[in-house]
Amino acid sequence: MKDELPKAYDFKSTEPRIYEMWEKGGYFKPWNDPTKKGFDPNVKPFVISIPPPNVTGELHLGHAMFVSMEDLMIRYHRMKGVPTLWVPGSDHAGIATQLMVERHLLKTEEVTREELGREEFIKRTWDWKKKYGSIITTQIRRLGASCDWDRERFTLDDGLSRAVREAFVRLYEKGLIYRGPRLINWSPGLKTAVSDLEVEYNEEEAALYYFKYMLKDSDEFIPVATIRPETILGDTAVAVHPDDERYKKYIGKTAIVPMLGREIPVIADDYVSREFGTGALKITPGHDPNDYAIAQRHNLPIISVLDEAARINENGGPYKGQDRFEARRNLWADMKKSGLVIKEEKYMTTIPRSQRGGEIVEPMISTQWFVKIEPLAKAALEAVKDGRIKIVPERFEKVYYNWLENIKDWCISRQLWWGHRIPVWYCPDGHMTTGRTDPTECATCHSKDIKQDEDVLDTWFSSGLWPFSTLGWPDETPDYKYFYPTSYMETGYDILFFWVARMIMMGLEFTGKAPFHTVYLHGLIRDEHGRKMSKTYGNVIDPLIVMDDFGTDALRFTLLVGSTPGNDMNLSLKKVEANRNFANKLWNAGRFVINAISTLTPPPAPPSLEGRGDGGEGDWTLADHWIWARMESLIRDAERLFQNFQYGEAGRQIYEFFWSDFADWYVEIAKGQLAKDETRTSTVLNLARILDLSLKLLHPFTPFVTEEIWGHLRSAMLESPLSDFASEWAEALIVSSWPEPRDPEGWEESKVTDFTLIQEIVRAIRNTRAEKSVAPSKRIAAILAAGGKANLLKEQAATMASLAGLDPSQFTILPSLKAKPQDSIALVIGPVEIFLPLAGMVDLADEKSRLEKELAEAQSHIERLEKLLASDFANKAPAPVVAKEREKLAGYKETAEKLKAQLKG
RNA sequence: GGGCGCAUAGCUCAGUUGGUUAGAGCGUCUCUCUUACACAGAGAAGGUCAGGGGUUCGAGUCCCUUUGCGCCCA
Repeated sequence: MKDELPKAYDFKSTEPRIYEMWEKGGYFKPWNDPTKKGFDPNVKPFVISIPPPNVTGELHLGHAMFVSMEDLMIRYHRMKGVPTLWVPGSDHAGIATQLMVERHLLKTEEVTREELGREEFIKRTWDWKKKYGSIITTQIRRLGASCDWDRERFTLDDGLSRAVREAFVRLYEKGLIYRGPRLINWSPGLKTAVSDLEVEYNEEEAALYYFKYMLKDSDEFIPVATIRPETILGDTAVAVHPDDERYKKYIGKTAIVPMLGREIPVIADDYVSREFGTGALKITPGHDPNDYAIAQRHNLPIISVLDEAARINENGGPYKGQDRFEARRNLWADMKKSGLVIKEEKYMTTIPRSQRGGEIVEPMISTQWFVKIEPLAKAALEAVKDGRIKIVPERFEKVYYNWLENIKDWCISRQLWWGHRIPVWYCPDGHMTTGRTDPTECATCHSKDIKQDEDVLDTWFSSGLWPFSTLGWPDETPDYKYFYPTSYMETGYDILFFWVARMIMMGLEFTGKAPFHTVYLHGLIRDEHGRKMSKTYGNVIDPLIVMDDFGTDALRFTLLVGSTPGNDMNLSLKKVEANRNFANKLWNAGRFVINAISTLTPPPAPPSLEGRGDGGEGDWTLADHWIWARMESLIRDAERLFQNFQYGEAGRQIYEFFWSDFADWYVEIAKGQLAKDETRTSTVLNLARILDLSLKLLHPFTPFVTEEIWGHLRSAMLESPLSDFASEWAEALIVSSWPEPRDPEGWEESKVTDFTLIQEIVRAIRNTRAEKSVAPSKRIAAILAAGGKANLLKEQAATMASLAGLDPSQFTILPSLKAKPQDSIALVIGPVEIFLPLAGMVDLADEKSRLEKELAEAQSHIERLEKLLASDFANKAPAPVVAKEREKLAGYKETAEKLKAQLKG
């Protein structure tokens, strides 16, 4: 045998070479392309738009997950012959990128963005993007992503910026965008507003401060408790429950704000909980959403006491200029001195923190831009309810409904520089002008003195347009017309609201169509014990290192097979290692088959392709039939599982088939078949065809190793006497055809049953050998009393002998035996009795107790099955199920009979 | 407070129209460098499928409930 391929699969040299071959070959592009000649608009394409990663980010396991999953979906559809497009791109990620560049500038040039000025800063950020923006896409390529890179987009490129402009103007003109002062979440560190979604609430230990709200011209007071004493400075009322006997008498009176002396009313409101704290509530409408709502009901003034850095402003009197926490301490100390403090106690409460950076977010009154979300949300709700969009797994539909039904207007303005600047201009009179092109004068008063709004839009505003803006919208481009709406939206469930819901809302609003028909949500990746990966824990797994150590295929297979839709997965390097071993197994099985092909000399007669289904004629052996029955059944299962998004289960079954059925059994038996002239050619062909189909099924999971082996397989076939069988093969696996499922032809079941008997006999003998410590190299004798299976077993004698280590010259198969062979170990497999004359190793007492144990087990099964078959089961269960149980019973009875006979001696 | 998920072998997890002897990988223990593969092969040990109740001829799987853990929303 010539052996040109290395013994172990070398992913390091293979992966880059294969990726380059794919990309250069143009295989990532849809075969039916509206921008090319011969385009057929009637063929339905399969389209995914990539969840755009942060342009300045670096690859993490979340990326690895979605790339693996989407690449699997894309490769599967491509192989099915569907014109397939995967649109790649990246996101400008306003806050993250701006922070990164600011930090960099401070470190290298010791300048702040304010010192640099807006224009220069944006220029520097573009420089940064140009320099580092390709890191993430390079890393995504390394994962094997088969996206059409010629169609790559960036949320801030000209086309997408125009889409954002168009979307803003349309919403503005429709009255769905408005500007105004509202209570919003303010991030003091970043000095920008953030949306409700960008705030996280954590249960934390805080202090509850109890103090006296003195009543005007009186020694009486209302006790009040608060978490944030500094907000006392902004109080505009004290509220009590209207029915609270303790405080009823104070309603309508005037209270005095501590340290400031401002007079505020005592009001009654049902919202106040009598049980919580002291039962009385201070009302700070400028810094608390609930208080804000109460203030609206009671027409209370709103006082803002914090500036953009969360320092106390001029409304805070003597505390002006102090940081919020400093002011808290100082005010509380002063109140203590004035005898207004009652007590403070530890208290668990939810603290709102910024999703980015983790600082405490302050509710503040601020003038911002909002999208009036209700009409959009309603349409988005409807699209899922009526089935135009399906969410996998289904339970997330409920989550989606719940969120959209309780949605609040979306704050879309951010006080940043990196992003799409809000296309609104103001004249000195405060008139607002917007438009698809930059205006030169105020649309209302025609003043030439106009200034553009300083703010930019939330990054998610542009991401919301992604599925159609990337295809050319608002223009009716050929791509847009053919590829939109897209097919699947695949992403993590953590951005269902942030992104998916917003794409659906905006897609429906701007294109009138659901942007995709299926949403597939994957889970988050945790460490091997289910902990969230974080830098502070030090349990972060870097996918790049994993790929260096074990190869891309191993990582992909682990992510794809270890996860189920919508559920988090725990990733351990042990699993990746095991899957690296699987890639190596593929490689070596492939090597074996390829060698077998290349050693083939021209056959005397052409081999038969269809040696099955015709009553066992033709030149197929039992093993050939069996592996084909298993193969066809696997193809059917894989197809069903792919259709149901059960990719993990599909992968597991293919793995199982390849390793356990093909490599462990068929290849081993094939070695014997290859040694014989009559079966050599057909065996080579079967090996090649099963390998071909296996590689195809595995390609979406482990694209590199399968492509590499398949390439060798293909050339070996084309150079062999079997070249006719490969003449129609595609030029690369990536564009080869997906195995077509077909119905069973009827012969399969009995072949599988027969083969299973052979397996059981082989296992039983191996088992006994191991138990009796027979040296693996020692060929032993065996006598089989085969009953009705004598012909089958005689046919399979050579196979059994080689797999079980039997000496063919001392291997006898008879229908029955007159007497039990002396000094031998007896095994019973249904109708078959196996005698292994292991002279000197047989202990009669041991044998007796072993046989008794087996008999007892068989009898317990008989008892159980007889009881079962005597019950209602026989009448009510489907006939095939009952028949199966009857067969089992017959088998156990036969076994029991044989065992009894053995024991008698 | 509302909703959702998870609980299966020592560890990490599969098990999707309910079919009766519950699987895998890793780990553990034996043996073997058998001409594709020691990143391997052969064999073994290991589970009252969280507890309770119900539906059914039949429940890891469906329903109710309890406990524990986790997540989302308010």
